[in-house]
Amino acid sequence: MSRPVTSTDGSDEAQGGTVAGAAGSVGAAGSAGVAEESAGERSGASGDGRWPSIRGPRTGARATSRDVARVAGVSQATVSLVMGEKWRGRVSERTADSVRSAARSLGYRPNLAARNLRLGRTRTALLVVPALTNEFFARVYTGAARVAAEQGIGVVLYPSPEGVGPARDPFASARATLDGVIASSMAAEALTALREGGLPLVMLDSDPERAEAATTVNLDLADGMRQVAGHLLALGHRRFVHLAADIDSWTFRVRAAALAEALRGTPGTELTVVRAPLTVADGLHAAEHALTRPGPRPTALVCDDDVLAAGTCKAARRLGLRVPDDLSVTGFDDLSLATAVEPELTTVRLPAEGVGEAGMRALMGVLDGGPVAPRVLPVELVVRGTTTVAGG
Amino acid sequence: MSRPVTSTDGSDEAQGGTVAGAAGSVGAAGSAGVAEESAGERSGASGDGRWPSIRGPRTGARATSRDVARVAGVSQATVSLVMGEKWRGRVSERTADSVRSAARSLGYRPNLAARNLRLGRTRTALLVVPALTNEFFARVYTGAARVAAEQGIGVVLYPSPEGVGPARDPFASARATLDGVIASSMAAEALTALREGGLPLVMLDSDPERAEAATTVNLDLADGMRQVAGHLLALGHRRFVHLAADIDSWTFRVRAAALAEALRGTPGTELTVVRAPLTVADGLHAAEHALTRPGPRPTALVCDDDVLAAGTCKAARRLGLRVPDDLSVTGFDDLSLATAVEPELTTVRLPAEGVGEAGMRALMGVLDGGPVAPRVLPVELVVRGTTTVAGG
DNA sequence: CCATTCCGGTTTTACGTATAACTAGCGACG
DNA sequence: CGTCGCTAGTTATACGTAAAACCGGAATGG
Repeated sequence: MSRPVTSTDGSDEAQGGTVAGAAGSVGAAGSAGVAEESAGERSGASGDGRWPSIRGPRTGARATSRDVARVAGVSQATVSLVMGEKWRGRVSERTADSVRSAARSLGYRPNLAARNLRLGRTRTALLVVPALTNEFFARVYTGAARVAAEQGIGVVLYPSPEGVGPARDPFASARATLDGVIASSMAAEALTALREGGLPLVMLDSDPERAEAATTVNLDLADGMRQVAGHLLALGHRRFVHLAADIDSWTFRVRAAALAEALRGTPGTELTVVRAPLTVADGLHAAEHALTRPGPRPTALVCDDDVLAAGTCKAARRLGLRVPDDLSVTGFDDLSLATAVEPELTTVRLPAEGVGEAGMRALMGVLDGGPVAPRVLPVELVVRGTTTVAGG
Repeated sequence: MSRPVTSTDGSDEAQGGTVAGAAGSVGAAGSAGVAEESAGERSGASGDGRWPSIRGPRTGARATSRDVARVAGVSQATVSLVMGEKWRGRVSERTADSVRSAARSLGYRPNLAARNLRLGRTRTALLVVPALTNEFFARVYTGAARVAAEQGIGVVLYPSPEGVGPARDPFASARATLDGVIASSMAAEALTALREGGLPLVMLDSDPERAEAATTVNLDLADGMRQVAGHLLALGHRRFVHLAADIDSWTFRVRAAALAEALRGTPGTELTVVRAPLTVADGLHAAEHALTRPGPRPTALVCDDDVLAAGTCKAARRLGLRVPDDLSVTGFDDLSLATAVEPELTTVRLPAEGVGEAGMRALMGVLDGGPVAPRVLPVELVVRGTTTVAGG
């Protein structure tokens, strides 16, 4: 009832040699049974044998535009025109209505694979990030997806599936034909494959020197770190530790360089660099180590991200140090974590969703014919409760 | 070098207008130049007019299996066999090698839209979640993507793009033909559309009564809440507040019901329910309200998730209450936040990645012919630093 | 010595869609 | 009155791939 015309029916008619058999859709069973032995044989050997109708993982059980056409009594082309909203002046209001109601009654949804093949484009972009469990990238995705949705573009993800194997192909994993790619420079493993992919590419937070042909969207991380340094210097701090991410990426190299450079301007400053993976526990251990080494204790601990800063605060408390009175701590990113801990973190707010949005807009610009000017988004120091004057 | 087969050549000429780039790269420039005025005309009117070659968002500029075939001196079918790894005993080792090297030199990548159309399936699943910025769902995705990757399946996301409009079509937004869907019951807006989609559907954390035909993967949330209640009752707590999520979803209803039920077994217990959206700030305010109302102060505050618990801890500190000595607090989920705050949260650990993994496996089972038995994953109370004996 | 099987391919076809090219009917206009 | 233009469609075709059907020749078997 609800699924009147099946593709089997249609193909049988086609086998018969005539398209006129449309009328037979009601009682075609008899004619199909009589119609060539060969046809029956084929469907028996291939169709049923390989994909029993119940188990069939085939998406193909759905109604096609041809089914809709038959029900509405028009040609497939007309269905396509109506569904594509391109029928103004080409199809009468009445016909369009009947097509739409036929489509609705059949539960018709256009086959996107066919559409993509026909159009040679998919309005789909790939976003390549290191891991979605990092809130920063989850927010980048959110921003990108929002802009994309406004433009009828889809976003698929390639987060290196941690532990699946080293060099999986980001394109193959996307399982969809793509129009373009937005990639974080932190997704290092996938980068070379992406460059060779031959698709329009937008790089997020990547070294401008090495971006080559790709359009770039960057955060002004150096400025962020300069703001941190300025803030702490103004509070009188002189002995610094930089708790740096243990990741070899431009994103973090630029932080380190900017901090060192900013402190160099003030005489009498000391800077020790300690590295740790980006987890609370690792940050805690690294901070503990930095705070218990011999010599005068540092008064300011600058962290590469909020997670490390949270770990640092825990370490301080364990050592009996009060934050911020005995030790000032700064984070980076302004994740939701920054205001979940107590005291709330002084940190650098990165417009994560803005990065996603800008990245997607840049990609659309490239798709529309670029070139697109590189963008650098401003960042902002947010002073909260983990910093105060030195030696308070 | 040589131009052997005339028929092949002919078809090339016919397509010369559109594929000119690829043909030129091989070296057929001469023939392409001669190729029919008509072909040139067509590409001028349609191809160039609509998609100037430079601006072209067309994915189609890539080499096709036919291009590879021409370079390797074989038929397109042979290329397809070799690339599909189905050539054992059908193609000689030597020929397969030459096909592979031709493919490599042309940078050939199969067009997935065409493949999906041909096969009628895409090996792509849609994961529908409320928001990736919730770490729980980011981890669900991670688990699902890992299992999927092992099986050569892709995962695309439909996180309700917050603020894009109410009733967007999750299928259309996926921008890809799908084989199946995994949906969180919290993605309420999309649910009816998903049920009507006619695709294999796996529901995560949904009311078993209303799951209908869908396969379900659930967490034993009721048991989790019973463990919380048992833990707190054993510590001597009698005056409880349930800080509940302000979301009408089975996931939270079952928590509330289980807590109330568990306390009912012990005489002399009190339970007040307060609702709040799932943010630290909202949790803080709600907790503050609950802790300052007239009457004897509650000694245990049970939260629907870790974010609310973090907010509660902040509220307690603001009110001069020590956690856990004056107030025991429990969370739910065991997000990374749970161990980032101080003291670390006593909470219920949910196997978030396990949910994603089980969901994907269930979907694969359905795709392979199901039915698949519903699964209920166990959860585990993790006692940390926010709970202690009442009236300590 | 002919029938059969196997090897190593080729030819052909279908997947479902979008759209260029064409057409039949009809009113209007020079 | 022929022709033009407009309306409301239809017919035909190509997108790139996978795989079924086919096929020539060599090896094998009775």
